[in-house]
Amino acid sequence: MISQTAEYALRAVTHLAYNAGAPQTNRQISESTHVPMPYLSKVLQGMARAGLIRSQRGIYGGFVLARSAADLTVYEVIQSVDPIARILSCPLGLKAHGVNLCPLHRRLDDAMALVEKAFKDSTIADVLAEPTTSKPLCSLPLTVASIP
Amino acid sequence: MISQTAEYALRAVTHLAYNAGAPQTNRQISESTHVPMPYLSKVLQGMARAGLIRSQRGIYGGFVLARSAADLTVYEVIQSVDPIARILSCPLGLKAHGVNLCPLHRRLDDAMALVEKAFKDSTIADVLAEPTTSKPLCSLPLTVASIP
DNA sequence: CCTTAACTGGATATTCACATCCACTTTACA
DNA sequence: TGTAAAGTGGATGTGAATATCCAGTTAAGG
Repeated sequence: MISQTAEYALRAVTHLAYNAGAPQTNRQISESTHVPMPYLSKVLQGMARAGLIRSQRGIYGGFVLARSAADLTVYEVIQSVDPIARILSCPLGLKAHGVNLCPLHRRLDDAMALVEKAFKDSTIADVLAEPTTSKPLCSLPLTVASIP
Repeated sequence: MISQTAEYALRAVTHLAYNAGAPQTNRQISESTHVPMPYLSKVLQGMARAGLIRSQRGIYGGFVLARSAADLTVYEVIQSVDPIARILSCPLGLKAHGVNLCPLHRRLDDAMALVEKAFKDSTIADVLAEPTTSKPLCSLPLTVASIP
């Protein structure tokens, strides 16, 4: 449904939103989100290039959200690392169809539109405040900001 | 969103539904759906094992739908070759969460549920009869049953 | 039976997402 | 200004999904 990479990006952003007080290092995010550190590093780089997060090199550096969690959608995070590609033209490459999708691909694209909308309507702040679950976002609250 | 394999399976089933009159060979389906023949062969085998289609060896053999198009959903076709895996427990492997998903994964799974429902509510017959597009299902109608 | 058309199953190649490694650069602070 | 902590970028490894190939089996019809 969404790629592993997108899932990792969402976990990382969620961690950053929880710990907005101080820059979070690759290591901290990795331990909190259970994402392999070297790979997480690449995912974070991608989000930094996309402008969703900011990176700071050197000691006491790390990553912070570039915008507030209330102004960042799940959709944006996913798009930044692994875009959901809508079906814009016939995948069979039939020129005759132009912009009209055949009924099969119309259905498939409709399903994608559904998902796209659901993700656009969810901000990261919404996710953190989710009222339907009493459990915290995985183990994150247990590792909230503790810079010595 | 859905795998290449699932997309191929849907194209093949759609072709079979259009040509319910006679068994369709691997070659016929491949040419009509633009799916590489050797790979299509594997996909069809999978659907045959799952009981969605029936195969007939030997001359004048081929594949036919095992059930009517009105009784076969898009969901079943996808599941037969490449199951949509719902999120049933915390992907971070935190035992503390048991069956409760954290808010992030709750959202992601909700999106999957949306798609699952859309696909369960669409039969192959529905797709063929889709009223919102004047165009035929890709090039399929141009290649309808013509057994010499 | 024999031939031809077709599916079957196993082995193999290719591609790409996922993951790792390392040398380099940047930064804070003693 | 030296050192340790941190991100950066490039090269590389790995495994699953995708794709191909071929020898074997089945069936229809002469």
